[in-house]
Amino acid sequence: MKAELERLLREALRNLVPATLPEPPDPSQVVVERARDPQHGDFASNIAMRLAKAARKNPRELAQAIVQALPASPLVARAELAGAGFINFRLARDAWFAELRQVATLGEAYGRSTIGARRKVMVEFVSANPTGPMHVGHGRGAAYGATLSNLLEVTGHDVYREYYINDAGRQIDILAVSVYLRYLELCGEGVTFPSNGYKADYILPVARALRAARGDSLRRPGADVMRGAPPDAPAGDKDKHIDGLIENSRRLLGAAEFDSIVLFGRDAMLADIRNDLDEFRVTFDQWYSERELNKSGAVDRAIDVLRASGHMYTKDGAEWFKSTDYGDDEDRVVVRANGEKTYFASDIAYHYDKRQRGHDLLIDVWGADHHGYVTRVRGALQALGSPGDCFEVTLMQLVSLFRGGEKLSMGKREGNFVTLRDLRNEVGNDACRFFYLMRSHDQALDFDLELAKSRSNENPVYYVQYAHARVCSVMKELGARGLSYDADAGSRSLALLDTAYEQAVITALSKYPETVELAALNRAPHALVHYLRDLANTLHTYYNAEKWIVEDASLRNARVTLALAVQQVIRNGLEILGVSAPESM
RNA sequence: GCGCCCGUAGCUCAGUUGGAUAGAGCACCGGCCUUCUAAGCCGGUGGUCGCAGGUUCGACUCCUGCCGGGCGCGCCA
Repeated sequence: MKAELERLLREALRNLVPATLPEPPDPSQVVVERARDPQHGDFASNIAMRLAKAARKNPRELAQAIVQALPASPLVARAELAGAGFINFRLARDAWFAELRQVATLGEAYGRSTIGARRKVMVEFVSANPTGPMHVGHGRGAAYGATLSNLLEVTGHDVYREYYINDAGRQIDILAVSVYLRYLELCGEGVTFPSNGYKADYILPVARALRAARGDSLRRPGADVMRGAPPDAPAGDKDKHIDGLIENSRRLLGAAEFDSIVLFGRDAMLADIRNDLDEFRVTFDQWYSERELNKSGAVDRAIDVLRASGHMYTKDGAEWFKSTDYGDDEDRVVVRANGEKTYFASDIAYHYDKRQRGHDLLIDVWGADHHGYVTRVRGALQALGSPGDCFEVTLMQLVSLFRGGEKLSMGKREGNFVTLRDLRNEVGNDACRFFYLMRSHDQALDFDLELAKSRSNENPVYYVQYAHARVCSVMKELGARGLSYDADAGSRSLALLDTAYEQAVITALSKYPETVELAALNRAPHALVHYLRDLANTLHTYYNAEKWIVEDASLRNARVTLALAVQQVIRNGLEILGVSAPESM
């Protein structure tokens, strides 16, 4: 509806050139919006006010000219000038019924569009380090990324979902050494555990599995592993201590054996993460390994390109990328003085690689604490020949859990951090996804466990699901009473839907395509959540106000058609959110 | 100190990219079940949109400066 009105407006504006307007305006300027106040009709446009200055006309005069230039359309019952220069549209009654028929005809395709023009978009999200289970913060990124991907897909983008596995570098070595020390303990070796190793419960089963797989073949004297490592904190430097342990382990076992432990640990963590995400209905087209990226030589190649194009220089023995050329506060080290590449080097190569794989738009979903990296990664992409706007980052603000008004502290150190799995088990997948998506991504999220769990009318998840179930229930009742529903007859008798309640429902329905479009463009899944809540409200209101199962077959068919359309749209919306649409509750 | 995010009803948050009289949920008060699920509906109370300037026909929205809260600012990953 909106798109059709905008098309009409553009045509009217073209008709006014050159007599009234010097040239047709940028099509993106020509928009209609839903009128907030019913007194103002159904849709409104402010185009006359926006063009008034350039046209050297007063807004009301221009609006009047536009109204007169509007081509006739069965969609529009009336278009009129209002206020300071608004053009208000009131739609023909049949236009609403036509939209309602669209829902019935298109079914699950209702709300899909082609505005994405098959543009290739890669959404990279979660990408949690494979060094432990996912926590509630990762969960928010997972729900967001999965839903954004769905939104982009239904709006006609060619979406590719990817998880970047940070399985190179020190962190994964620390995981390996943590597993190895536990393994040695199981073998009966005396070792003391480093204070900044991973000592949470999840390491032990991995160590057991390693022992089951390899027996005692990796056993080396604990004293040898510990020997020579600089003292642990607080007396010494705990980073140096654990680095010493990594070094010793690698030397005693040989690089190949040590790597096998790294991979063993990584795969165990990844299996857990993957299982967690599967259960959360979050899937990926690819799990992309940083380790493989390094091995392939892609990192060196990317750095070479930067060197060749003069974007790198050497200072203090290290090699720097001139990110200040692209708006960064300072230049960034890519190759350290000791010859090792930084994490940023991998990031450069990884994003370069995404582009080379043919993705037009790269959307990364990151934790807000990484915001400082956006500029340098974009800068690197630009230095490597990509436009700056091919790279977008959505920063997810913090998640805090509340239980009975009390904020839960979630320090890993205190050992009481809540995993995503714990959260899902406690509140359920549906409530979990819904709550994660209720708030804008740039708003810190207070996640109320009691509310998410409650099976009461306070809980917004059930409110929407109930609307869906309610329609199912009516259909069952219809059958129980031996009454039939005729979809074709219903479609022909829609004109009987003439109450204010019915108009409100149809209006709400018709907003679905716009909502999906806007949610996708603004990377704002929460807009869809709010919409579904509103739609559910109009349905519940209608249900309480009027009987759907009535004697008159024509009216009954019309009303049930309307109810089924709402059910369809709720199902479509919940599908995008990754929330189930239950038949009964 | 610098950068990013946030500040809207008692609480948690929306606000259609600058539009017409600022909205919803929860909480609180009052109504609606012999009826297709009351996990529902209706009504009411509640606002100096952090503060001060600026931009213009028009500002919660854009700009500048403050105030308050959060997060970041490694040759770590």
